[in-house]
Amino acid sequence: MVRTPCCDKTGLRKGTWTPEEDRKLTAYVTRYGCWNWRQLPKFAGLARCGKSCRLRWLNYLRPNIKRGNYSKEEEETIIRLHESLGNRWSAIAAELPGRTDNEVKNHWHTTLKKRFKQKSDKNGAPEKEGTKLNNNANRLVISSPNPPLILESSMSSPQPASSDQNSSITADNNTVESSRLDSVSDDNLFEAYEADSGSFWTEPFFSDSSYTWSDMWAEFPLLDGEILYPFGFNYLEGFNL
DNA sequence: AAGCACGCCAACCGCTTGAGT
DNA sequence: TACTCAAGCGGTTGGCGTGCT
Repeated sequence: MVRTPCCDKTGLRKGTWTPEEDRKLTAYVTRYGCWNWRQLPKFAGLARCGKSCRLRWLNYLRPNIKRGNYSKEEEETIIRLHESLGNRWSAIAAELPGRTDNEVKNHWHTTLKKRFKQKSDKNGAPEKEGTKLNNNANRLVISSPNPPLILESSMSSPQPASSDQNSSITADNNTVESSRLDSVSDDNLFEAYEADSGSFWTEPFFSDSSYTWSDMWAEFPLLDGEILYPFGFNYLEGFNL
């Protein structure tokens, strides 16, 4: 929606995403993960900045995104967590499977805030507004009966439930740490992946084992001229491919 | 039917954080 | 230690949809 669809000075598109752009991004991220958001649009054939791609994926295209009306339980959870955490929307969203921080934030500002304010006014309690009152909440560790569906952590080893623990190759629940990518030289890149990541090449991004490579390729057929090499041509040239 | 006002929410912007060098 | 860069996060913007007059 929103921003006027235009190009900025560098020729990158801004504003509303087209279905074609969505399709390209979904196809690329589903196949290769978000190994580097800055570089990703180049290889996915998108005239967007990485930041825009990331946002679009996380807030809209990602699998398991729950859209539509909020249940009473969800709203109560948001209100309760907002009281304790303040405006830490990502932390709040982590408690609501399928909901994004952006969506939770929007819902708060458009609906719940007013409702909460009315309630507070009735009770004579002042409204608590956000981070200023809850800066120390940054240190809180949330234990959740409903861990977030999207954890950007290693697929093999549990990580703290923080979305910014590392920059990672991400596709839904399964990720490969970019630190691992970085530590691997060109020479042994592929062996390293086969050895270290186990099933990376054969079942890289599927949290649901019933969803296979062939399912995905059927769903996202390769486009004419679409570039989908996750490590770019330099890597491939290095291998004399 | 037309114009207006307002709410919703996708997307942008800028700041912060953390990792690497 | 200082610097750079990528990614994450929260605040804000503004077009679209809808209800009201």
